Amino acid sequence: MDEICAKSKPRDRILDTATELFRRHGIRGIGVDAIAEAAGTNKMTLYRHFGSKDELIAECLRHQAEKFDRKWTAIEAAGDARAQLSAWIRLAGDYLEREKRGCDLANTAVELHEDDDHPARAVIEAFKIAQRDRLAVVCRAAGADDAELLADTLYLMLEGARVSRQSIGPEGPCSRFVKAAEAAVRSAIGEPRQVAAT
Amino acid sequence: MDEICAKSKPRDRILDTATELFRRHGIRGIGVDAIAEAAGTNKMTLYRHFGSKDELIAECLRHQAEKFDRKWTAIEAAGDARAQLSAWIRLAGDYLEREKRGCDLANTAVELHEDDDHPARAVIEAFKIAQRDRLAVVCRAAGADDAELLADTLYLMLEGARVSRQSIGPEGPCSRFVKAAEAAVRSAIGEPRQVAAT
DNA sequence: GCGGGAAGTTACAGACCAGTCACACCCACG
DNA sequence: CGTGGGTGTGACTGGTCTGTAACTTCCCGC
Repeated sequence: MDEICAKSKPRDRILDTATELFRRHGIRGIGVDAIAEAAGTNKMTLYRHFGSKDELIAECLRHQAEKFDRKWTAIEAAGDARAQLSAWIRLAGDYLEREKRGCDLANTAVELHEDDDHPARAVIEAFKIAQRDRLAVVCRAAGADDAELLADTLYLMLEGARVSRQSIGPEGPCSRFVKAAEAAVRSAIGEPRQVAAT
Repeated sequence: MDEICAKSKPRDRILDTATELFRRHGIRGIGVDAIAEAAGTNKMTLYRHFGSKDELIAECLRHQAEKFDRKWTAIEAAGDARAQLSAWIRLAGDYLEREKRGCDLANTAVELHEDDDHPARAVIEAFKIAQRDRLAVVCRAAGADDAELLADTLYLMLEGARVSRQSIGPEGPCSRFVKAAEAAVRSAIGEPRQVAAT
């Protein structure tokens, strides 16, 4: 963990290292000095690239949001809208099995508490709204009776699964997310024409 | 907010004040000194009653868990199992409208991050498992085709709604929780014999 | 009224933190 | 060669935090 990639530029190393350490220790649980050192650089360079710790946090989340956005290309390649819904569920399930911590953006929103002016706030809100709306578009295209309702249901279940993994652990309800989400889709639309999940 | 109740004993005032301040600022966002002062007492008295800040946090959550447990008596008074499910949803919806912050126990789990030895961990895990299992019992009694699946679905949706309120705000998907949860119950069981919700 | 335990007061230790400054360095490009 | 921009270094300010110690004061039951 000393250096994510020795040859990359300091700015990129700081961004990657900070993302990793914020995830592990929380934005209040790690200091800028420790981030800079872990990134194989120093505090001054960090402050020259990002004006403050809060700006660094916001930039990390922007980076994460873009990474999530790119996953939609894989979903859109899954076939028709009904298959895309199954692909979305499968990808979310994979994420739940892989990542011990939940969504960095949601976790940061929790850690921010009453701090409404934090630069990360706008990033989180915009990203979360976009994710839900993108899901709603697929639900509509898949012919759900009430696409908005199905999108809300799936969105809430995923958010819940990610936070539940942190309170109960991986054996709890979050391990049944895929099954529950598929059931919700089936009851709103019906079976997919060609089975997408194994 | 200076003193929650001037005449109560210091221990109770500290507990109530700490619960309130932890909710507002997060467990890392408020110091024991500020808690003691807001409770109309001092740090020494706080440390004499609770051995450490971590123990105080755990005790606050234990307190909160008992408060939630007591709400089940109202749910059980709502009638048969199907009516109890609607009562559970209505109560959760009220909670979402009333409380700006989500569940203190889940939020603390997020704030704890990799700290697996924290005394609050056991409290959170036991409480969350108990809540889900209690919900599953009602789902089974209400005659759900797959009671475990319905319990997971409702539990995940509520957890998601509470965390979503903190990232998107009260206008987002969390405002449609009641509608989505009722739809999930209807699709798993059917209409209640006597309408419980207005 | 008086004794004892609970509560308040003040000060302190030791650690951590965000952010700034002055200065030295290094390397690529002209 | 040399110069300038990006980078490294260490020290520093001023603040916050948990937890402890020694001492005083208050109040309730007897």
